[in-house]
Amino acid sequence: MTRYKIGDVARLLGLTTQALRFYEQEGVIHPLRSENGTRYYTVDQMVLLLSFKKYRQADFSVQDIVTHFTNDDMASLSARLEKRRQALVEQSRHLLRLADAVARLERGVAYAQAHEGEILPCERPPLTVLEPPLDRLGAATPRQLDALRAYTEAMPAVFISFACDCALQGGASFHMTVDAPTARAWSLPLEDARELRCIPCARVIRRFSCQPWSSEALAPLLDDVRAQGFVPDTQSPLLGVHIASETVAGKVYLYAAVYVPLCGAHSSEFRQIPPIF
Amino acid sequence: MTRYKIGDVARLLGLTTQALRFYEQEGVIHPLRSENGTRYYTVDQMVLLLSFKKYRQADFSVQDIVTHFTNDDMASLSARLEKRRQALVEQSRHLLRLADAVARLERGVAYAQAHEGEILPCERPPLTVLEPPLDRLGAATPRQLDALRAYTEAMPAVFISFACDCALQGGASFHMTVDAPTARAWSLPLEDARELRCIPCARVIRRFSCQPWSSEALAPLLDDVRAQGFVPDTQSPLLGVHIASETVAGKVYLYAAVYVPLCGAHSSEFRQIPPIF
DNA sequence: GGTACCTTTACGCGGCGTAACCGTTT
DNA sequence: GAAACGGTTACGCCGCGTAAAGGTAC
Repeated sequence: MTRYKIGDVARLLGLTTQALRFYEQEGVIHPLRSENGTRYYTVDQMVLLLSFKKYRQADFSVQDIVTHFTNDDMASLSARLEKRRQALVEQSRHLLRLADAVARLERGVAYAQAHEGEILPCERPPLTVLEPPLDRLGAATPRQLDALRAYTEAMPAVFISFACDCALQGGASFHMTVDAPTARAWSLPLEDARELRCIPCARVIRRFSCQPWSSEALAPLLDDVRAQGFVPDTQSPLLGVHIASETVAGKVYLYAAVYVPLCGAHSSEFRQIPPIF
Repeated sequence: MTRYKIGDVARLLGLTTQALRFYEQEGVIHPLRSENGTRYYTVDQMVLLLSFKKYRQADFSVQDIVTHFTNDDMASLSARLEKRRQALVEQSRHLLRLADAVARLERGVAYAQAHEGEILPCERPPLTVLEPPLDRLGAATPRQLDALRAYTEAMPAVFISFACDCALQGGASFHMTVDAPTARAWSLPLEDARELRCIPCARVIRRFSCQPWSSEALAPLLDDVRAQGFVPDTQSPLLGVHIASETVAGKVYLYAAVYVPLCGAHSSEFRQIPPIF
């Protein structure tokens, strides 16, 4: 009967000797020992190890496979396999979604960099603002908290918006915001969310080194809007939408689209614009 | 300036307090501390954490993200993003391949169980047998070892075959075998492999409780073949191909297709059969 | 006598979760 | 005074990789 030493088995099956010893410790195999302790594997055990390796490569845990191997319920085998296959497919889909999210981030950064400083008269696109604002979390209902959590789970859809008075008398509030298609795609629970009307605005794309809702950041922005001949409506809240955030040398930079509501002076120029993403 | 305590941040961003403390330890954020040590996070830091979380959800290591964040090379940002996106896509593809492999395993098990005991006259499909047999590994060239390694790496393609004289005078040898389409798909290095001719055979699907190349296992199998009126060709080697191996209650069972070469008595019945997988 | 194996024990990694124990605020 | 927060330190998990230190076979 041909016997194999651990190194031969390792080389042949594409494992390592440490892994093989670990598998023994975990109860996968029990190779015979010679008098001086050397492990000897039979061909049967190599077949078992190959089968084991298949499952391991499919990312089953060692213990799962061991219980699967020692379980004598042959009938449930195909059910377990099918379950595992579906889990793999689901994981794969998840990664693809993440890749999409990164692509979205790329597009956002590229768009923001290409359009930085642009001031564009347009209709503000329909946006959903989640309640409560981030600085009043204590007043949130459980349902609202669920929505916020679901939102932050939905990675590709994370936008942070800030809303404040143009005149800044009321101070800024800090909301999570989502556009309607994204909300549908991720089936967010938005019962308590607030829909914002589409109103004529000047959209300003700008990079902020954080705190874009501070008066220091917004006052020159409003000046720029006025310099283009627009008249900001200081009664309606100003809304900033997070496009992408980047961290460079430890400092966070926000690319944001700031929608400055206008008094309808230039209403002829207002038009719908395609969404940024 | 609104400040958030660690619990608020955790609930809002869908993280845990432990994770946040861990991130601080790893240098992701440095929240301010009150006199008694309580961490206070700013909105800036929450934005940073959201950005961080995006990458983390995309399965980048914490340290990778930290170095990415502290790097001040803004220009290479989109290149890095694109690289990560491609890595995600590649991972996703890998998982899909694994899912395919599991599906293949399922099909193999189902096929073997459905056809167990079947004896079918057919042409043996073209198979490639890797050298050396597993019991003569010591004589392998480095190139042959590479091929064997590559083979065991290619999870969906793992078949183990055994070849022996029908009369069992020469004893069994134990080979790795692969079909041509799989070898091409996985671009296995098969320069030293041996191609087997397609010859008329009786294919027997059977479950073995290991050691299918032993005379105890093969003698009744040959009897069954003879009982069907076929005449085994004891000059050509008998070939068994591993379909699936299952381990039940700690004992390994092999589903194998055994190709018993025949003396061309029933040549009119020989036909090509589709591959099992 | 070198070297190529084999053995054992012990520790490290990453990304937190969990537990224990204590202090502060409401 | 109890509950709900906050803090720290320390250990566990998984699947091995990586020493270190020693024994054995060719």
